[in-house]
Formats: sequence, C-alpha cells, structure tokens
Amino acid sequence: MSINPKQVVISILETNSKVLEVLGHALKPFEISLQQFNVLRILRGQKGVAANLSTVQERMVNRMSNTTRIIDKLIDKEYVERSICKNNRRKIELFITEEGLSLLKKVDPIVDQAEAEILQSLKPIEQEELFTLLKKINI
Amino acid sequence: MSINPKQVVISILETNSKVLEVLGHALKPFEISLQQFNVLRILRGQKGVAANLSTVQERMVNRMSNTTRIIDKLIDKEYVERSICKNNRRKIELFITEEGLSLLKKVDPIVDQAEAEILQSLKPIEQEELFTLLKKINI
DNA sequence: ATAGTACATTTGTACCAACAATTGTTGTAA
DNA sequence: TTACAACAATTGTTGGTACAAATGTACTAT
Repeated sequence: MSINPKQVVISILETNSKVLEVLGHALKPFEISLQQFNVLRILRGQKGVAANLSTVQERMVNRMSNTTRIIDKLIDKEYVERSICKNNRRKIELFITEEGLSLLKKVDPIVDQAEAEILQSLKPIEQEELFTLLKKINI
Repeated sequence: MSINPKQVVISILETNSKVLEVLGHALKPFEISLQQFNVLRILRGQKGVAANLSTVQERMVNRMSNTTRIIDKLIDKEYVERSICKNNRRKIELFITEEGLSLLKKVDPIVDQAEAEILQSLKPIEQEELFTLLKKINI
C-alpha cells in the first residue's frame, strides 16, 4: 500500500518530538534549554570574534524574533557577555565566557551520545539516506 | 565523506521547522493553530462518540499537560463543546460542533495541499523511503 | 544641517510547552 | 464512616515562539 504525504508529515513531527525529548532530557541536568545550548555553540564557533544578534539568528535552526530574551537568560547564568559595539552603536557584541566554554565541554559528549541514541536504529548508510532525503525537503 | 549523527539530527530539526512554517501559514487565514487543528481532527475521528481529555492527549503528536487550554480556545470559537460525564464526574465529554465540522471541511484541502507542497521535491518512492526511515527512529 | 529611510535590537502581546501543585471525584479498606 | 490512594482535569509558573510595534542609531540625499 502506498504512503500519502499526510503520513510522512506526521512522522516528521513525531521524529522531531522524539529528538526534542531526548535532547531536552540530556540537557536537563545542566538547566539549559536546547535553544540556549545552540546559541552557546554558535558563540563558541566564533572563536573569540564578537558575534552580533543577527549573526546568531542567521545560524539558529529556528529563526525567531526573541533571540534577545534567550541571550538574557544566558547572561543571567553568566555564560555569555554582552557589550555595545564601538564602531556601530546599533550593534551589540556577544562573547561566550569561560564558564560558558567549560559548560559546553561538559555538555558536548552527553549531547553527542544523545544524538547517537536517537539514530541508533539506523545503520550508517541509512543515516546518510535520511540526511539526503531531508536535505531535499529543506532545499 | 561520511555523515555524523549531529548533522542528521539538525536536518530533522530543520525539516520540522519547515513543516511548522508551511502548515502554520496554511492555517493562518482560519485563525487556528496546528495544535487546535489536530484536536479538531481527533474529535471528528470520534464520529459522534464523546472523547475525554486523556483520549485526546493520547492521540496527539505532542503529549502535553495543557490540552485543557487548547480546548478552551476551541470552545471560545464554538468549534467544540464540553460537558461533564454523567457516569463519572471526573471525566469531561468533548464533542466537535457543526461549526467545527464545517471549518475542517474548508481547511482539509488546504492542509492536504500544504503537505504535498512540503514533500514536492521527493518522488513517491523517496517519500516511502523517508517514511520507513523515520518509523525506525520512532520505534 | 535636516529629514527621511534603513538597520539592529528591544519590548509588548498572545499563544504553546513542560512541569509541578491543586482540586474534585471515585473506589477501597480499616 | 472515615481515611486514603488513584484518577481526571485544571491551574500556576516558567520558558520558548511568533508577530508587530517601538526605540535608538547610522546613512543618504537634499
């Protein structure tokens, strides 16, 4: 019997649900959300170069309008520092702190393991196939 | 070059993002959220039989604790009716109204089209492959 | 220099998600 | 009968998502 688009779309939503659940569970002990974790990783990727809000937003999986508030949370926790750009006062400069880096060092292997766990039922070749198919959807 | 789990997981999140965007956009003109739409479809699936909260929750893609509040919204819009079960006063009985049914009749084809649009870059055989792979992840 | 426009971020509002605590109901056991 | 556990739904709280409006800054043309 053939598959209709509705079933495929629902299975995408279900898979996403599972991903969020497993990753959320992995991050829970560190009291950090997936979005906050992603922002931290983006800032680490800057390797010391300041990032501004737009840069961070562009690289986030989910574009959103309130990256400001996520970063507020990270600043509260002292994982991120924010200052105003000297050359262009409209921009802000974001840096990950030492605390932020050391948090990531602890979290990374746990997240890696969670990601592997999510895909455990797929052979490497199947993971590649899945990746290829999803890329086509995302253009 | 080989794919690592992280890339696959990110592509799942991206795909989900796209699905939510396209479906949300399709539902926008009807001023109804995807979750509200799903609850309506579940109630229609009951074919007149009363549903209680737990039944609805079980069938939702995302389990959650505030189905109550989503249903509140649907009741405000007069798409759903709620009453207390006579046999067991702890339970509530949920029904979709005529307005709810006629809304679904309008929305269904638009959502079908949106779902087809999401998968347009995949051939039918690829859609089946994707479905099979995702099912393995969801066990 | 000034007005107008575009840019970068922040804030306001409304809704959804997750978790815990609470309320009210039913059934059961002392 | 009363106390207690289990159940079903609701409410409170915190955090994330999406959209629109507002704020402050920089640039451009006149």
